[in-house]
Amino acid sequence: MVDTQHSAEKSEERLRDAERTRAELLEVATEVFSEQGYSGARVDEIAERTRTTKRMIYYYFGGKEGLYLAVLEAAYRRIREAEQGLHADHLAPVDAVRRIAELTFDHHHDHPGFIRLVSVENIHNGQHLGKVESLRDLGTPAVSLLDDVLARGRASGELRGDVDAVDVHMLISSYCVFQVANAATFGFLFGRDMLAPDVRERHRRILGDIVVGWLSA
Amino acid sequence: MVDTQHSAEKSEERLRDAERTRAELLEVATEVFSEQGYSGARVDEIAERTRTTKRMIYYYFGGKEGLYLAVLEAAYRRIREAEQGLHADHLAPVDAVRRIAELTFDHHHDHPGFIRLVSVENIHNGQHLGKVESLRDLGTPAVSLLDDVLARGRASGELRGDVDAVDVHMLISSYCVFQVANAATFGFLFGRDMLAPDVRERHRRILGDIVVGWLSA
Amino acid sequence: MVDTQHSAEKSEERLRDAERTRAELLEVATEVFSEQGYSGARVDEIAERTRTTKRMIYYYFGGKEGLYLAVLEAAYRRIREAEQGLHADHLAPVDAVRRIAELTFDHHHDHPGFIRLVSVENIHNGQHLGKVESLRDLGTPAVSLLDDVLARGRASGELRGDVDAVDVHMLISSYCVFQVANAATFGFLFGRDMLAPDVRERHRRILGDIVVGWLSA
Amino acid sequence: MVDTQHSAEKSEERLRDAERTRAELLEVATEVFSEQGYSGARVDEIAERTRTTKRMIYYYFGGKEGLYLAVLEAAYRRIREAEQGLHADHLAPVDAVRRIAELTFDHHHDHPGFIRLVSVENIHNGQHLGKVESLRDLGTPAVSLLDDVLARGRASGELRGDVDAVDVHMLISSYCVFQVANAATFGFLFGRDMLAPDVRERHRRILGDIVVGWLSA
DNA sequence: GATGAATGAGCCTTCATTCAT
DNA sequence: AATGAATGAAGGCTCATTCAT
Repeated sequence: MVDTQHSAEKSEERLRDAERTRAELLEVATEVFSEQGYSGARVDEIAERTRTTKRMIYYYFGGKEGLYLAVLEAAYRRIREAEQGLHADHLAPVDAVRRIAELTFDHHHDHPGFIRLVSVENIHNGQHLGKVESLRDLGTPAVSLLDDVLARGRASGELRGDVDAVDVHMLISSYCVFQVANAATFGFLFGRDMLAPDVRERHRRILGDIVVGWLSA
Repeated sequence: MVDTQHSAEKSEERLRDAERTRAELLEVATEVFSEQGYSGARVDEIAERTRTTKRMIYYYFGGKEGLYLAVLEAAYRRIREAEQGLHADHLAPVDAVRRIAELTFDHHHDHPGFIRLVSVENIHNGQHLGKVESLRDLGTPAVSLLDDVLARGRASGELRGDVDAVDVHMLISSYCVFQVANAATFGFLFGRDMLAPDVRERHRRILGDIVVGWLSA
Repeated sequence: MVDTQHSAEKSEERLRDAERTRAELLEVATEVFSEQGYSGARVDEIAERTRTTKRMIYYYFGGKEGLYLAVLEAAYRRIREAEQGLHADHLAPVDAVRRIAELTFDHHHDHPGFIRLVSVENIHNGQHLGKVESLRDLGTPAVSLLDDVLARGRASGELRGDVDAVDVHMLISSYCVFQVANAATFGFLFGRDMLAPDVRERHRRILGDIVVGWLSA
Repeated sequence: MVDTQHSAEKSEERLRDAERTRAELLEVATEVFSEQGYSGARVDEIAERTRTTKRMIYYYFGGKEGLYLAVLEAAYRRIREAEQGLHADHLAPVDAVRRIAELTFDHHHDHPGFIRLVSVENIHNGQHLGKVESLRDLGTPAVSLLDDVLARGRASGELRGDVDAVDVHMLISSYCVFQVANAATFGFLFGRDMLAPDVRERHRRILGDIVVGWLSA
């Protein structure tokens, strides 16, 4: 009896270890892939930054591509969860729009690894993304939130009614992604440190101004 | 005398050949680097798509990195030349602003290879860009053009006076770069073909609206 | 009592399951080893073609080599049993000799897997065969049958008396093994399909002719 | 002038080195493949037994399979050359037939590596052999020699006229290949050392007897 | 008796680069 | 100026096997 309980515990413990190993691998891989790109990333390096061995990458993910796919999926999933945490129904339409823009802005700044990963994936023409079934219509949450706000604004007459939510989302995304994804080259060419707190703060406000300016009736 | 002339001709011919070889390598390398990224690009593949051999890459550019640097420099130089061709002083400030936005938009759409190259460079934190002396303050032309227009607009009262030209440039760049650089992932997630002519046309108009909306007094 | 009976039944059932599992592994392994050779055979593949797991190979046979040894032993044992089924004492010596040759011929054609296995073992210099105690003087049955016929023939004056039974067996074996073991290369080089029914039939008759021709007084 | 000559010499020297390296690789690979089979052979081991490095295998042969193909081709080519050295037109048909059998016998005994290679290739169903264009109708020489002798014998009435040369070749090949290819297992099962000089001598004579016995009118 | 999880060692291959005229 | 031959170092992956119940 004691033994049974004991092995049950041990078994659970191992499962937890397995899960932890998988998670660690995923975390490190996210870093490495976003730092070096897909081809630049080295399976050896990923393993070395971990407590496990390279062998486990093949055991858990089947190979380098499988690991990359898993990284991609996990990253997008995290984003979706964050987006689902957004709420703006308690705010007036104009404020809500600014709020969404600003929170999206912050979210991008706070997750540069994800943004870089998206860049990497785009370099490869999104060929991997298409393979991950679970990522089909992942875009919906963010857009439907905007959709609601735009509808409220149109009803109240505070926001113009001829703008598509996806277009608004694209404007916000463009601006936010650029901050992070092109920080290096834009910063170099125009001598502007995109990540400096005061710069970030100004850019954040500007984005709000632009979006509100565009959508206000 | 005849001989001298003869060898002078031969020498010139050779130089022209050399120049052609260099140019061909550069052209092919631009393609390959922008398609596969820095690490993903294969020196062998670049050479194979050329009439020369791999050895010439080392002869002319010193190595893979040297070739990439040369590609980067040539690409940025071409962009600058294009920007210097922009003229808007014959237009009213509001029209000029829209014009600049739209031409920038077209320019990005028409040079996806360059945009991808910039993405690649950002993946590597712009570490190569910084090495190319000749690219210091390459940003100036585009911004000074905007600066002029903003000044004219402020003077005439048609444009607001509290906006920085670099911020305007960043807004335009963000939007335009996103169109090309993130076409794959955004297209996948929102089922929108960013390169389709009608979509492109709508996005182009929207950008103009946003910029004009933001800057109008 | 009921319980004891119950567990006895269960135990038997389990043994039967165990035997079935062992047998299945052996059967599949015979196929795989004869198709791919010793090194070419994959423990994973053998297990996958089975209802059990790879782990069982280690449980029942100790490892890849143990499994191979078991395959070898089982294969040779089956052959011996087949040879013991041969009877020729009711035939006249000359007919008996032809009969043995033809039956051996058929047996080889009908068990290509075994012949291939022998090839595999020879590639490895018979190093495994020597380890299987139970296979010592496995050759006896076939040869002693020939011995009897040769003795009868010598006595009756129908067969020459200066030929060793092992030499006869070797001639027959050579010819029969070659049909199967070298079908691919010989067939390729001479454009002859060794396994086609009519070719097989002719070869069979030729073998009989050769053996009878050699041994006839 | 001196320099030119000097570099011409050096260049030739290098080519000779290259040729030697290639040849050495081929020789060692022939050994290793025939000893361990295709899958069992290790690229590392082949390289280690050489003065060059593993890298050269890829440089010269493209990979493991390319090396194996080259080994196969070279081996068969050598055999063909040996067969073309056979001459029997100065002997009476019966003697010629025995001569061919005996020389073939010796040739097999003296080139066990080749025989083993053929076994290896048959384990893989001759799938590589078929890829080597240059080995199409390689069988011809040996058979046409036999064809001539058989024709002479038929004309003189010394040999029977109803036997196909390929069938004769197959008989001889079967017997000779078996000596070498199955030496291990046959030797083990019947306690006979196939490679012992006296055994070899007896087998040689027996083959001659069998062939002559079969073909004599 | 039976098993899922984990793994060390080694495999084949490819990369960017240099040698030697 | 131009080049064919050669190569060291590392890369991704797969093998048979053992651990720990």
